[in-house]
Amino acid sequence: MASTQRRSGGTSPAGDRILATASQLFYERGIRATGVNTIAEQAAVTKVTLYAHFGSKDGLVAAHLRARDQRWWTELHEFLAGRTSAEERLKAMFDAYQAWALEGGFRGCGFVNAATEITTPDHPGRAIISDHKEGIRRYLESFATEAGCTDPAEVADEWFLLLEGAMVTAALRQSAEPLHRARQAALRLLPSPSPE
Amino acid sequence: MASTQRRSGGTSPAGDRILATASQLFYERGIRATGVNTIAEQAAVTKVTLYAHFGSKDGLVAAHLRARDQRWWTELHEFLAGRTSAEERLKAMFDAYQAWALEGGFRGCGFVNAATEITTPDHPGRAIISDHKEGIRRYLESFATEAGCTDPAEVADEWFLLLEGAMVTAALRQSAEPLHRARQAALRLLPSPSPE
DNA sequence: TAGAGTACATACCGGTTTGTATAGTTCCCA
DNA sequence: TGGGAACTATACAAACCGGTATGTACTCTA
Repeated sequence: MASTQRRSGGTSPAGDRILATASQLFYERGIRATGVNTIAEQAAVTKVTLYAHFGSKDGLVAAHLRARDQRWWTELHEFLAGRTSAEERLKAMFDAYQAWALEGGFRGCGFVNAATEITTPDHPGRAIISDHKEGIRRYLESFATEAGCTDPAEVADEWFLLLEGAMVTAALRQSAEPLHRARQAALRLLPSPSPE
Repeated sequence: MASTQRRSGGTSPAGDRILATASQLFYERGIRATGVNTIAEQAAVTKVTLYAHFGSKDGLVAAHLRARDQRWWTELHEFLAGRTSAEERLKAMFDAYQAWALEGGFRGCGFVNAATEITTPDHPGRAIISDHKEGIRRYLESFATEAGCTDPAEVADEWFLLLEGAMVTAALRQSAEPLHRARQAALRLLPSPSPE
C-alpha cells in the first residue's frame, strides 16, 4: 500500500540514482564500509535492480570511479577556463584543489582513498585510478612545456608530488592550508623563463 | 590431544604475537578487510585472549599504530646515524623512505592508509596518526633550522608535502622513483645558505 | 598449599556481508 | 491487445562480522 508511485522523488532513472548514491557513500564512508544494502535503500531501489545495472559491487565501484574521473575533468576545465598563461593555469590548478578541500565533508582524494582500499591487483578500479593520476600529471606537464621548461616532465613530476602530498595532508589536518603551501612551492620550482 | 605444548614456536608471549600479526595484516590487507578471527587464528591464539589483551578491535588498531610509530622512529634514527650536516640528514630522510618503498609488499604509508579507513573522528587511532605526522614535520623543521633557513617552518612544510606525495605516488605506481624525484625537488627548495 | 594470572577450547550472540531466486507490477510501444 | 522492458517485493543462501559466556588447564608466587 501507499506506493503506487515510481521514482520516489528524483527525476533520474534508477541507474543514475544508484550511481549517484554509491559515489557519495563510497567517498564519505569508504568503499568497504558501504554495503550494497545501504546503497540500494538510500537510492530507493531494490538490490535486484542494483545488480541488474552493475553486475557486482566491484562493477559499481568501477562505475563510480569512472564517473568521478569524468566529473573532475569537467570541473577542472571550467575552473581553468579563461586562464591563458602557463603560470596562471598552474596556479588555478592548485586553486581548484584548494576550493575542493574547502568544501564540507572533504575526505581527501577519492582515487587515492579507493586505491588504499583496493588490495587485489586485478580489480577494474586500479586502471581507472592510475589513468586518472597519469592524466593529471600530463596536464601539469603541458603547463611546464608551455612555460618553456628545459625538462617539463621533471618539473611536472615535482608539481604532481606537491599536489598529492597537499591533498593527503589537507585531509588529515582537515585544512586547506597545505594546498596554499604547495602552490607556493610549485611556483618556486618553476624557473622564471625570461625576466621581462 | 597432540597439544600439550604452549607457545607453538615463537618465544614471545601471546600479546606480542597478536600485535605482530595484526600489524602485518592491517598493513597488508587493510584494517577493515582484516577480521579479528583471522588475526587470532594467524597468531595461534584464541579470540578470548585477544580481547583480554586489547579490549576491542579499535584498541588493537590503536596499539598497532603506536607500535608502528615507535618502530619507524627507531629505524629512522638508525638510518640517520652518522649524518652530521643538515643537508645530509635531509637526503638520508628521503633515502630512508625510498629504502622502505623498495621492500616487498610495500603499500604506502600505513598511517595515511589507516587514516582513510578510520572515518569516526573520535577513534583513538586518529591522534596517533596526527602526532606521528607532526613529529616527522618537526623533524624536518629541525634540519631547516640547522641549515639556517630564514623560515624553517615553511621549508619543512614543503619538504613534508613532497615526502607525502612521493609515498602516495610510489604506492600507486609500485615504484620507488617518486622518492628520488621528491628528494631532488627538496634539495632545490633548500636555499644554499652561504657559498663557502 | 592456596590463589592469582594467563591462556586454553568451545560454543554462542545478533547482525551484516555479497549475491541470487522467484514472482508480481507498471509502463510504453507496436 | 499483447509483449517486453524496467522495476518492485520478498525471501533466502552461506559466509563473515565484532564480541561474549562458560568452563578448564597450567605455572608462578606468596
